Amino acid sequence: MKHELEQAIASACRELHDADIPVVLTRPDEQFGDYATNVALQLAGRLHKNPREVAETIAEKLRTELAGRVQAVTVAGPGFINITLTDRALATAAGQAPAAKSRQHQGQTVVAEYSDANPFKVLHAGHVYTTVVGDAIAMLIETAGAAVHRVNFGGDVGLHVGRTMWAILQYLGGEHPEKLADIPADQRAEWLSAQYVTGNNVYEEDEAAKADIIALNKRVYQLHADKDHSSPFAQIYWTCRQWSYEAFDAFYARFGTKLEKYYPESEVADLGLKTVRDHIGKVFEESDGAVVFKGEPYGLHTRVFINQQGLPTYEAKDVGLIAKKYEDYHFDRSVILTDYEQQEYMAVVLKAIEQFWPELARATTYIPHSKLKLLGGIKMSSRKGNIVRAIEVLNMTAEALRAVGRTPDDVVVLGAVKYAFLKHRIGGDDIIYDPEESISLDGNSGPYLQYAHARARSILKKAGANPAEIETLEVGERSLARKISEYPEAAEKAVAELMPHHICTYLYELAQAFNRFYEHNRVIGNERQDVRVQLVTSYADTLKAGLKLLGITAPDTM
RNA sequence: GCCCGCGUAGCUCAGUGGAUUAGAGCGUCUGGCUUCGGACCAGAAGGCCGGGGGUUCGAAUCCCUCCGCGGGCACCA
Repeated sequence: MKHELEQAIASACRELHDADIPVVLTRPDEQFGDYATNVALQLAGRLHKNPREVAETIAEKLRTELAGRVQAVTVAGPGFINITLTDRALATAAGQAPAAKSRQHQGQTVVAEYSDANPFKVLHAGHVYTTVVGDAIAMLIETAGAAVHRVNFGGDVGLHVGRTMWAILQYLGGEHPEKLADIPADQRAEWLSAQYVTGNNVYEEDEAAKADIIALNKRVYQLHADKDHSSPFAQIYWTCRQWSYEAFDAFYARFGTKLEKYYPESEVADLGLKTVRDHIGKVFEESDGAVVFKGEPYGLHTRVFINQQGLPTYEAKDVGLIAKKYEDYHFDRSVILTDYEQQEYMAVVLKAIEQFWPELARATTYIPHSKLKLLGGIKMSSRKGNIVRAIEVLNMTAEALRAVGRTPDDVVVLGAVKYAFLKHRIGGDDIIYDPEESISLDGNSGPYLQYAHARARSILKKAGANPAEIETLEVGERSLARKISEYPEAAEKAVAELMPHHICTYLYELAQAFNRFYEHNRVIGNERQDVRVQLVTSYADTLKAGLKLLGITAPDTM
């Protein structure tokens, strides 16, 4: 319906005023109508005419063109054109709303990289945030018609591995892979995290250990170069790397998502190294024994791609990664999500890549996101021991539910966590997560929407279905139908901007609209039961579809 | 120092060029209803949209400038 209106307005502008202008339809205050446009204000400036007069000519034309579908076309304020649909047209739009799908990515292949957990490191609260947001973005693109491949990039080589390996060797009392068998399967993730923290602290405090760690780091690179899977050192390394990936799989599964591929640094390092070397002199240059890209001409800064020891830094690995992703998927678009600390790092890497692979740089969308802070402003860093682990975020939320006398289950816990993260605009100020607020049963929360859905389903279950053709709507019914009909627009906007929070804002408004309706309009037993059941069905379906886009389950009972 | 991001109600956040009155939630206060699952509804108080200047018929939104907070600025990611 929206599209149809836009076309009618555009052609009216063309025929009456010989002007081609982009038509933007907005949703005005309900008192003004269902749709509004400011084309007359734009045209008036260009034609040096009175905006209200211009608006009146367009409105008159729309009244005849759209007869039967619009109830009123009026001119208001400085020259807005307000359009009110007929009840039947509005009811139809509401009925179609839940099934609406964007086509913005129709037929595309998209690679979405997010979460980026590192093997030999611990999953912290920040990973929960990037996983939830990344998955929501992946789903937005997926529902808009793309084949989405979710991938992860993590460091299985590099200093942090040296640190963890150092602690592992200490624990095992040397290179004794057989002793790994003593660690129970269900404690592996835990144990690995502890080794990471130990190695990390030692690196900061003990010079001798620091030297050992640097040597171990080189050994790990060598082990990849030699494709060594059999030496005792190699056995320990590969086993522990595998344990890390298993831990990630379990974690993502709990969130209802699956990362299709873990790109380890070791698989992209060589390609990155080679690519950077191939462009020395043209794109990169040598400086102090390292290979760098000078960003200053582009308003950026200089970064090292190959260090003095000849090893690739993350910069070079990101170069290899983009090539590998393209080789694997031939993507139309590559979306990369990281926190904003890496924003300028990414800008430099993408600028360097643009110099030799312009089409890959252009096909890349980088999204910097905010960082997560728990209430109280604890800063999370896995470098130190004082991290908040990923699992703790879920435990805290479950605890908050218990505190209000509810038995925590993952549907509600994850609904609460996901919604609390997703309702904020991506990339704004840091996200403050308050577990108590997230499970709050009233207010703008995941569980509130889940409950709203369950309640509507309960009504429908009692009423039974009896499809009706809706001809007219009473005032309360009309408000609800109007809100339901806005869903496709909210989803479209979320897809266009890759901003899931638009869905949250909309769904909450929708639930409020329903509660207002529900307060004064009985469904079961009312003479308009059939019409109202129809509306409640559309409402519940829309709520469910919207929550699904966010990765949140909408249970029928709770 | 240079570059980037952010600054909206006591708190947590939407709104990023349009409509007399800048919106929600939480918290505070007042009233209603006890249901079709009240995890509700109606209302009040609370904002010079960080300060100042400019562009525009119109600015929380765009531009300039200052202040505050956060981040980045070569071999960590």
